[in-house]
Amino acid sequence: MSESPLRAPSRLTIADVARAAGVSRTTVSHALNDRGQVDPRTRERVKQIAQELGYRPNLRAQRLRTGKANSIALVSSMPFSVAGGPSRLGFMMEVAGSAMEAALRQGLALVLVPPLDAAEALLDELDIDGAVVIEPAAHDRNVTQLQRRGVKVVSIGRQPEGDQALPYIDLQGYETGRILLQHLEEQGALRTALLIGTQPRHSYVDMEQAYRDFVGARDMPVIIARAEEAGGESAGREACRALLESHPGIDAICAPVDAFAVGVVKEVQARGLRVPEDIRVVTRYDGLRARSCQPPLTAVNLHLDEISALAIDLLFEHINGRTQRTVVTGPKPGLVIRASSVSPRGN
Amino acid sequence: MSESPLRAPSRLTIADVARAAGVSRTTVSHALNDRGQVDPRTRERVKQIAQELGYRPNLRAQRLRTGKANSIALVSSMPFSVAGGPSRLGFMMEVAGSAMEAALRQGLALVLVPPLDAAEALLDELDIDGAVVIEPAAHDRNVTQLQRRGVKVVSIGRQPEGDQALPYIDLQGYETGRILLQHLEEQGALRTALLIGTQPRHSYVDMEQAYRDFVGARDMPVIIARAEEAGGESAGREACRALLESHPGIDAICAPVDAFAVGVVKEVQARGLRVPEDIRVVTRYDGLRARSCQPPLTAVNLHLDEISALAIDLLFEHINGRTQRTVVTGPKPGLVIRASSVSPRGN
DNA sequence: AGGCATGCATAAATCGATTTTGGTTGCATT
DNA sequence: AATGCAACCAAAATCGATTTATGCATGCCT
Repeated sequence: MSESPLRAPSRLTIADVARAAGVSRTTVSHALNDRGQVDPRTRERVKQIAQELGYRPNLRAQRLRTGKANSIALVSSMPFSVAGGPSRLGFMMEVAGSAMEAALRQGLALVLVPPLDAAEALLDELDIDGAVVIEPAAHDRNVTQLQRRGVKVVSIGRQPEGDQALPYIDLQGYETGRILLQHLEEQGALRTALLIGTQPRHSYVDMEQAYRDFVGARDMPVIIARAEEAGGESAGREACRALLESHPGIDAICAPVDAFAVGVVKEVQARGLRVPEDIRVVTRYDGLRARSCQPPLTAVNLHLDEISALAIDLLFEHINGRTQRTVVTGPKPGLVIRASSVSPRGN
Repeated sequence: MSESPLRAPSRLTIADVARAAGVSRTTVSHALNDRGQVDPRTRERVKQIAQELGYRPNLRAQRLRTGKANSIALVSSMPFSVAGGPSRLGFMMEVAGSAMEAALRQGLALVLVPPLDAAEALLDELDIDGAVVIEPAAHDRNVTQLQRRGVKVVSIGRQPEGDQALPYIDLQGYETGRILLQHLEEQGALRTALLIGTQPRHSYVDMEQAYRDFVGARDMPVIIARAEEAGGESAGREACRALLESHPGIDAICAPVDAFAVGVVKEVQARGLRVPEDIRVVTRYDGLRARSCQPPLTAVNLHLDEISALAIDLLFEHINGRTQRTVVTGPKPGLVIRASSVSPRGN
């Protein structure tokens, strides 16, 4: 209840406390930070007085001296057209939602960096001592730029061919693929096609591997298409058109990029075919896009809340230089079954 | 393409540039910031050299000296149970998505502040010079705390009974209410109930006013219930139960809090009634919750992307002290019709 | 008594910029 | 030639903390 008597915005400096306590600035600093040699009684008295005065250290001064920013950034590397649209950076925002909590628990502020192209210049205007990058492509510009500045970086999802291996949280892309493909098989799919992005992301590599292993073990045909992430829904749609024309027998499409998957559904329906009766469709990220698609898309629960917290913790350890951990594996992905892959009655 | 030759993490100081250019630190500072009296040729040469060396000013030093943080916070005041759950802070995150872009355009970093109760202590560990608060309740702790620190604050949605009026972006709560109620009427509703939260938020005030005006003009009964935001879905459900029991004739419920609306739908269905045939349900925020409800909820497009950008701009003006603008009105809300209020065939 | 730790507190240096103040120079005016 | 006035540049103060180096008692030991 002690009504703080200060009106001026945090005008108090360490000198004021020192004067009030009748000691030097040094002693105040030592007392408050539990450092140096200070008589326990003096220490307590100083703390008391600082408390009463409502003293708060000036963060900017502290940072200049200590060289720490106490803040980290969350960076998306997806092109805007995929990230934007109806879900407006859904993936990143879902991560941000739990990451900000985890960050604040560590005493770190979380700053958001949108996937602007122009962001490059602004990226090193940021006073941060670490960054979490979401699914970086190989040789991601943001990543190298940050690392050159000496900012610690960890990624959610492994970076392919990283110049120097980035510590990362494993998203278990192979397992994710396996789960989706197996589900499609259980729903009766005999010819499943894979539609992935052109950029060198690790989740595609994993997905492709899972796909090849899967169809290889079953003597199914290998049908893989690629589309530009930047093309968003329409790129997915276009790729779907090409797929259906060149491989009429397709009865399922696995499109890990949600924007592509929505495009696929639209194209299928536009051709007078039905989802899921004629073509089953599944995607990876279970976000707004997947859920508000008609029919809603079967997807995977990646447990992004836990993943984000793990990422923050890992980054924190690396910033404080007290870890060699370079891979952290999160919870197993779980299937979220929706109407896009399951026929209304029976299977 | 000029490959930056520096490897050490931004070790260069203004002194290095000064030495290289053969001038004083002062002149370098003046030259780079287009300040003071410097020979245009010197100025250009200094800039050139700084560029070549890859000099970047130390942000912490700059901030200590200038007293500006160049960052702002986005603060949610909703209790976690409403904000969390399946949509995981949907409203806040949607705002964050566009706000971060707008912020970076102004050269501001956007930091996220989760609705932790414990956040109070951490809130003034943040080095920010402004904050956007989302729909603050009257006498919101965060708001007063920030203002006392001298941090500029603007809100998205007006703060009720603000001690000193907060500049805000008008969410047009009255208009939102009118749109929803009119839609329900058009769908044949004769007895619409209103379910709002107990906390003193302006959107409730507006909504209630719109409701009273609406039913008053039509000789419909006034049926208003309130539930604790902190109770989330189950509170909404409980309130719905009470409503249906005390007013059996209800044929529509307007529940602006999406968590409440979902609770309402569940309760209605649990009682063997149908949505929308027996009870029409509408909500305000068109987020994940509204869309993944079964049936999906009719809601309102608040144009949060534009709203957020307006908020950032307004805050920016206030930080730079060059505005008296205290209210900014965004785009008109628009109805998003979904199955929760429209019967499958005919109306 | 001389010598040596030891405990406590302070003065001064430091972080890297910006801003204030002051001092040269060159040129025009009387 | 003396004065004034810009224009240009630099030294030093400043921002508010942390860290280092130093000083001064006091107590203990031989």
